[in-house]
Amino acid sequence: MRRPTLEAVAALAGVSRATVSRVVNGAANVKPDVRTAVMRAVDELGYIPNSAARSLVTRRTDSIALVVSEPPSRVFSDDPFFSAVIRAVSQELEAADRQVILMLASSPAGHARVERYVAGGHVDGVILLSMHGADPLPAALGRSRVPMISHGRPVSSLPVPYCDCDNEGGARTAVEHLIGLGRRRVATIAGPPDMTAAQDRLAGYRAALTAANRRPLVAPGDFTRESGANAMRNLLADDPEVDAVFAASDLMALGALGALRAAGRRVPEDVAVAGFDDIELARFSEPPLTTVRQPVAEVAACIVTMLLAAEPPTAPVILPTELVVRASA
Amino acid sequence: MRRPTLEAVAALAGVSRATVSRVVNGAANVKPDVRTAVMRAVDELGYIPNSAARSLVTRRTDSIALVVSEPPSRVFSDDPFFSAVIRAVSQELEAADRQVILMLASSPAGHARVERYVAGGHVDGVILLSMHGADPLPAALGRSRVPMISHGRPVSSLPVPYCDCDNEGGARTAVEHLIGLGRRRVATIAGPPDMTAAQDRLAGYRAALTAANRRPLVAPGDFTRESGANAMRNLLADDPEVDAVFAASDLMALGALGALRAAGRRVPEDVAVAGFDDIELARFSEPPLTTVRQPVAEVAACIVTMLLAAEPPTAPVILPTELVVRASA
DNA sequence: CTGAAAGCGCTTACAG
DNA sequence: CTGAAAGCGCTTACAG
Repeated sequence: MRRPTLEAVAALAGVSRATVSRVVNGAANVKPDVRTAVMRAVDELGYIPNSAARSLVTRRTDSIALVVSEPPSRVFSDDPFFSAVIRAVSQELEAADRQVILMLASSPAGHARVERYVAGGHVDGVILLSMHGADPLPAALGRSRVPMISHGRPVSSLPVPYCDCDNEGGARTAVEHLIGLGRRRVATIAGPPDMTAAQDRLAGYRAALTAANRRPLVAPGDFTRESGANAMRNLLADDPEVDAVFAASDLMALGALGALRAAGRRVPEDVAVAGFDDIELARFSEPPLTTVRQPVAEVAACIVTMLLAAEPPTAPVILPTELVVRASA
Repeated sequence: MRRPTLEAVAALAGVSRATVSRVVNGAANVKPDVRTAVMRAVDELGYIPNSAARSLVTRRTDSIALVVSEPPSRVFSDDPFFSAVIRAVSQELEAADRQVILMLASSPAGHARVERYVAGGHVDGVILLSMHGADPLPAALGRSRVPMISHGRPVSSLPVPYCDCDNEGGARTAVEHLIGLGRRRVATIAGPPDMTAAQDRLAGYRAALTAANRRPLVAPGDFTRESGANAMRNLLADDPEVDAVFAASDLMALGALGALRAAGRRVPEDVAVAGFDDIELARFSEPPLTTVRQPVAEVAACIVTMLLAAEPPTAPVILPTELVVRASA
């Protein structure tokens, strides 16, 4: 017993396939009684359109790929920021009646899979998330001429439209806050240098320090908690005078908090700590974390709007961040 | 400039569409020089088959839906067990050259989305993960006659084939271990009662206690860390004599560890603790956790094999677990 | 408002 | 080993 087709519905309702198609797709110009008859037939047979057939003619799939350039462990367990972004984007896409296809592409094999999938016409658009360095994905996907928006500024030489939060401005505000607290030696724990979010936040830190005529003190990290703890230990070793730290991600700030506690430094009395992201955990840390809130939902909404727009967007959109002051700084 | 079609490749190579199709699909019987000519044309045009057209005739999509009946927060951040399972299943599916479509279906709206997607013929099969109670999904999906395998024993009245680990046996072994340690008052922190994994582990606990002629002491939990901490506090309040606890998940065991520490009880000296799952964190807790290892990779492989089998499998497959003894018990 | 017909881009018996 | 032709299940101008 095969799934019923349009043909079967048409036969049962006593109309043509074209009419059934119109009713199913909600076209306006169908006589009410005909519509009713068709709907009844649809219900009776449990008819659901075959999506392959539909895609073949409409050239649409109503699916969007959300491509994350990170390994599964990081997406699924480690970083609550990813889950927040994925959740927000999914919600927007679902609201727009699109199916989300989550694809992780951290390995070359993953890249190839994504390329084939997109090139095969499985999706109407691609959202790029968490790209590192000169990710080859935009160029590869560009060939299939599928609309593509990057979540966050891409490094790509290709002009991929994107939406991002104001990483530089947010970082600068946070560092200015630390300086405004009267802190003398303000360090930063930077993110991975191959990611623009990390670059921009570092630039914001430098700008604030330069404006205040201070020497920068930078410890490298990679956005993870462990790297934050390590960096904090190094910072303390390098310069025991450190009395404030801006971590380029909350997870790193949390790591730093742990390292400071282990080193017997009080937060914020001895060392003030600020983060970036405002993940949920930031409210529950000891002490609660002062941080820069990213407008996750707004960025997600913006990206989906850009992606589904009739005209491909040209200018990037930068959304403002907000400093959330809690107990840590 | 549209994507090139079979037609274009055929014209360029000077052969028929049928021949191009054969080459592209790796059919054996094509003359080497013809094959070469076609491949060259494919390369030159950057031809990639249109998947909608292909699906329409083959009635296959080479995609499999992995449906998780949990909210995004739990899948993406909270529970490392999900990420392990998703990762393992994805790996197996990719090895079998299938695309994984991850779908979360914790709300009625999510259910409807999944149903429509599956009924629309988007996938060749469905893997059900983490179903609760009498989940309506199997019945709904059953109507589309898509092959379906459950990861873990379903409650469903429908005979959904499944693969699971030996939850009852694993739990019994763990509890026997606690009793073998000479513990007198062995409690359990149970999982959500609407999940078979929780039911079976509880049954294993009861069986071991009954065999040893002990009274059961059960505190309800829901597999999360917080619920484990709560349950442990209640257990301590209900019966201060408790000197061993079997938690039905590692996350709950970790929560119990925290609660015990807060209550000033030493582990394992005062209270021995065992968990279930063997998530990565289990090795790094203080003290490292004695737990029951689930064969995550093996279950994943089994499920994919069952799903892709020519004949729909009938009997469930139960894989053995293994007690991993560390410092906590 | 409705239907007949063409066509989306493939695969696959069927001949040869 | 290769090609001509039918057909997968839809949508959509085009007539009427």
